[in-house]
Amino acid sequence: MSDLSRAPLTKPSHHHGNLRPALIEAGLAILIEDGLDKLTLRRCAARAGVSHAAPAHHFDGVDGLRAAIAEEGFRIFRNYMLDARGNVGPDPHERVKAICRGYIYFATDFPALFELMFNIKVIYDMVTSPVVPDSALGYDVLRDTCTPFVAPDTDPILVETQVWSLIHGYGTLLLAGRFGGSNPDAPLGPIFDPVMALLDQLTVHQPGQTGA
Amino acid sequence: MSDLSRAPLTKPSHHHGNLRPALIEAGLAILIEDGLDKLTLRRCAARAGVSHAAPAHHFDGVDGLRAAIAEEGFRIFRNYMLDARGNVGPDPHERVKAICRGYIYFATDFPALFELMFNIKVIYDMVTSPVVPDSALGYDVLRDTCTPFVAPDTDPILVETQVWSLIHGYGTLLLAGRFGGSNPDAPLGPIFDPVMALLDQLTVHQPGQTGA
DNA sequence: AGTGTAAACTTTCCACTGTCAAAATAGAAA
DNA sequence: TTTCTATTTTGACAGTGGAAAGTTTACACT
Repeated sequence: MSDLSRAPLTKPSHHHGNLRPALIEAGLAILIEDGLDKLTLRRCAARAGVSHAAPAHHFDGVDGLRAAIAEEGFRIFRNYMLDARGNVGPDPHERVKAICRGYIYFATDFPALFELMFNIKVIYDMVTSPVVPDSALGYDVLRDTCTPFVAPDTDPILVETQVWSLIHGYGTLLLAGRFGGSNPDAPLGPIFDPVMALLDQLTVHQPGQTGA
Repeated sequence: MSDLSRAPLTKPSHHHGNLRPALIEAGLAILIEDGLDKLTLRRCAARAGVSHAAPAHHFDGVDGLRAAIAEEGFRIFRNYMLDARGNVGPDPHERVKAICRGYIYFATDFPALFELMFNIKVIYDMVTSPVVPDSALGYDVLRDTCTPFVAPDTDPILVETQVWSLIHGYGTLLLAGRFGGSNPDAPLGPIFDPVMALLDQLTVHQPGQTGA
């Protein structure tokens, strides 16, 4: 957490000062280095150099800690999709496939974090919470990218769900090892392109967006 | 486990006799009644009326217990798809959508079991194990149902992955509450049909199968 | 019958976990 | 300084998975 500009946003409290982001940072590091099953309140506390009960106070239990880490994960996740989309032209199909690539790059770069984020209980709480905006889930990126394919007088959620389902299911299969072990030469898996070709069937109904 | 015909298959050992299937049964009941986080070696043992170390001995730890329960879950899962497919005609598109319905019916009937089965660690071990056949995962049903759509000179895994990804992603979203709370009138969710319409784009290349 | 062996299961113990209540601490406010 | 409040620590508790050792049972062999 070298972003000092964010520090003043939270009260610069006494003892440790900004323990909350430090704990999230510690949790992310544990996820990346040790895996999901090693993410515990006590290990998180130890890594941040505080007592074992400190994280429970800040996040109201282990579920709260996991939710907070997932929230941070979704920020990274969203940036992965935005970055990938920023590297392609205005063609709507190109843009959809780009966010799919970003999706899978994130999943393979942070498998344990990905698993945490899409744990049914964690994602359920975020999805059904009235205070968590779509942007906190990266869903706004999906929505924007899908608008060209929304047929007149249909709910945008249809196309969005088609795209999201396909890419999320693919990511699950990939992490599950269905396509063999991970290969650095093909981080997206050996059949990403032909599978995503199903999205070529989507029909463009509205002019493509050129925004970032 | 009132199926006495299965008893002779395993050695009718002394103490409890057939404790292994009894423990799996207990685990399934716990999953259904209490949820995934309540599935522990000790609760499972208590429910089966044995000491807490008994399941650890039979399944070589909690991971083994979970794997065994998942395996049983996949049998039920496979039957759900077969049952759904048995209720439609020979049209290939009808058949694909039928197994998708079975897939989602299973997910909503047994959400905790579904979550266990598709836990990355559990499914990874099954998928990469050389001793677990595709039929134990229900994948054979998917393969058979997808064969009419396999284009000449292409790997069947492409179509299979497209279908599986779409339906699994949809199931995840549904359980995550993305489409609102569960509605007994629409157990498949409110947009199942229009989302699955993406599969109408698949082209039939081979004559449809009429087998069950 | 008696013995030995292997397997199933129990008992006991340990390290680790999340949660809770109470105490200590630090900074702000008076 | 004194008081107040939020932060953090300490200590305890029940529950967890796992390992080790002991007990019971079934069975094969003499």
